[in-house]
Amino acid sequence: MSVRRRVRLAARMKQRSPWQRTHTCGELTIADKDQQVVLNGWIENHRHHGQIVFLDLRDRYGVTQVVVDQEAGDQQSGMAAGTFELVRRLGAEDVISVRGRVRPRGEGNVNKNRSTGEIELLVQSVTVLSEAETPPFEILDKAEANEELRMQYRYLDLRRRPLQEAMLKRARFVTAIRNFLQQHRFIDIETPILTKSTPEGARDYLVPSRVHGGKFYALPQSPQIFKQLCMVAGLDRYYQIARCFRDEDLRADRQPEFTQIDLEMSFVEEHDVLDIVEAMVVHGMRDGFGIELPQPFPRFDYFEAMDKYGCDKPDLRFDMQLIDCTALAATSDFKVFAGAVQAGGIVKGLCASGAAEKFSRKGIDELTAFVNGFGAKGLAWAKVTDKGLEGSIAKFYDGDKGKQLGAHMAAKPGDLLLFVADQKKVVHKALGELRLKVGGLLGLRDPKVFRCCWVLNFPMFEWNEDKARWQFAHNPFSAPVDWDVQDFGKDTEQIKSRAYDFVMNGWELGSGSIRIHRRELQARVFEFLGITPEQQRANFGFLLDAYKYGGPPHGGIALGVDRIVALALGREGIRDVIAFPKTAMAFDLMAEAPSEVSAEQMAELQILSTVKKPG
RNA sequence: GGGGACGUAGCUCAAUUGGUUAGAGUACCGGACUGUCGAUCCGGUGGUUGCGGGUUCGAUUCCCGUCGUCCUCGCCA
Repeated sequence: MSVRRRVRLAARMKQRSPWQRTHTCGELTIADKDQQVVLNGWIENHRHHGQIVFLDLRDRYGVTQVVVDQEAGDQQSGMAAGTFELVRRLGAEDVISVRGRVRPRGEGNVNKNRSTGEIELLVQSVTVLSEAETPPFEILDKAEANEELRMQYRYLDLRRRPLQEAMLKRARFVTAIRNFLQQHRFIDIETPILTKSTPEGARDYLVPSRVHGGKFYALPQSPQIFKQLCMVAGLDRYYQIARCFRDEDLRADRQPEFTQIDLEMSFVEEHDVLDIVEAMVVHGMRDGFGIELPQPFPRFDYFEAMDKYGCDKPDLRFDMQLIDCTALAATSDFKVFAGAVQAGGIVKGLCASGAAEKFSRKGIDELTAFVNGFGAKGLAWAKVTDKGLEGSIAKFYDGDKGKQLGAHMAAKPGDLLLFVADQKKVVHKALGELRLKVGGLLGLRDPKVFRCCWVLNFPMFEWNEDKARWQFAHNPFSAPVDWDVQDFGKDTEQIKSRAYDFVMNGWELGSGSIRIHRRELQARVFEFLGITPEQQRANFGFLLDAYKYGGPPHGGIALGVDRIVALALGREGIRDVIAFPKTAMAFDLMAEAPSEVSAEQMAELQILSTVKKPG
């Protein structure tokens, strides 16, 4: 035993009660042979063999086999009287303290699947710290119980190794991010949780005010305005691991409360933010998860991403870009192609390399049904062979025409070509989704591979069909690319904002922008969107006021922690990486929240419920 | 708000066109067993088929409603 180890052990022994552990269940090895130790933990499994009993003792650090051997125990380690009878009664999830001697396992008894597999603890005495009822589901590495039950007993689900791993790695990731930002002069600043409701964006969670009867705080959808005010304050570089709240319908990748890495910087342009965030993400992924990201992250203009990938969050784990065939199609004998072009539409195609054999006629029918779901009226296809094209469009593309099309698509024999002809929006949506679908079917979306990119210069506004008006595409504070734009009503859809998204493997993980920092421009943007000066004053007055007193140019970003962790760990949804998640109905099955409150509490807050109670 | 899937023993699932006493694995309880490690072998307990209503001689099965979970579209500046 090394001196350092001896000193550490001595320190451990000094202050502890007799039942307290000297070691964890994950650290004892052959090097600890013959030591007297105490372990604390949960009984994961027990195997009775008449005169010998094996217990697997688990804690967060690992599992150690404990042996209760009546004969050997008496002779070799002086097992306390009654221990064997006590151990016989123990069961799964009982919490115990075990004192014993570390013993190498016999020849052929080594368990190679565990770090502690070369040794076992020969018991001298056992203390029951807490007895456990039979749990509602077994604590196994593999989740066999359904999610409803797991969420109801979340503290048991969290005993499982995959969940503990997620919590641990999430914490490591966040710590790495904090360290990085601290080193780069960012200041961790807390912003209010009780704040002000704003009309735009998601629905707010509201909190009634007792002191101000009839008035409500809102929980923040993000710290957006406060972080910008930090810039006005001259704090220069802000960050926060911030909880955000949005009262919208949920999905596998959405929770009513979620966590963002929120940051903002003064006197910066896009590349300053992108460069530092890129370095931060690389650092966090490396230190948190041991994942090395290829750099630099490609940077796409929004329209370039749409043209090449059909969406604004391209999955770059595979290429298979959308290829524009409009010019070729315009003169085609194939009426679907020529007709689409005449109607002002476009024709684009995918070349699925080597996929011709992998898709039968039926398989292609399924792809056709798939694109139908996104508004495409059909899917034109062809398999490339040595002799030319085969498939639905082959007869229109025989001989030289076929060669020309094949060359345009950079196709080689064995490839599968897929085309959609329609209005641009439909083509991009359908082919963009088809690209992901086919990429997935061809095994090109490896969950262990990570590819990031940036998408820049999003449109500033988008048309809302339902409300028949323009609305913010990103957020109301994003600056236009052209500072001097005078009339937002002219060529509105062409106006670009200085907004950018961070994308990994087809997931939007972060979103930010260079902000408007001048009152006049901000007011004009609000005005264009039909927000009256009165509404501006009521909702954003303090921000507009702040700009009166010298707002620096600034920009920032917010990254979704839950999504990054879920992606890095290859989990299906973010519930798996949140300690205490809510259901798709925003209900906490464990705490049973939300819940009714007493009439007295309601009265004190001066609120009434309009819900009709049964009976 | 719309669409879809699911709900049977503590857990995971099965149960023929609607037909006898609703089964299996696992967990749990009891027994055997000194080298297991998802121990094994023998035996046993365990069910308001989510809840309410309907159709039927008869409903786990069909119909309506309701509750819950998941997925998805809308929504999420």
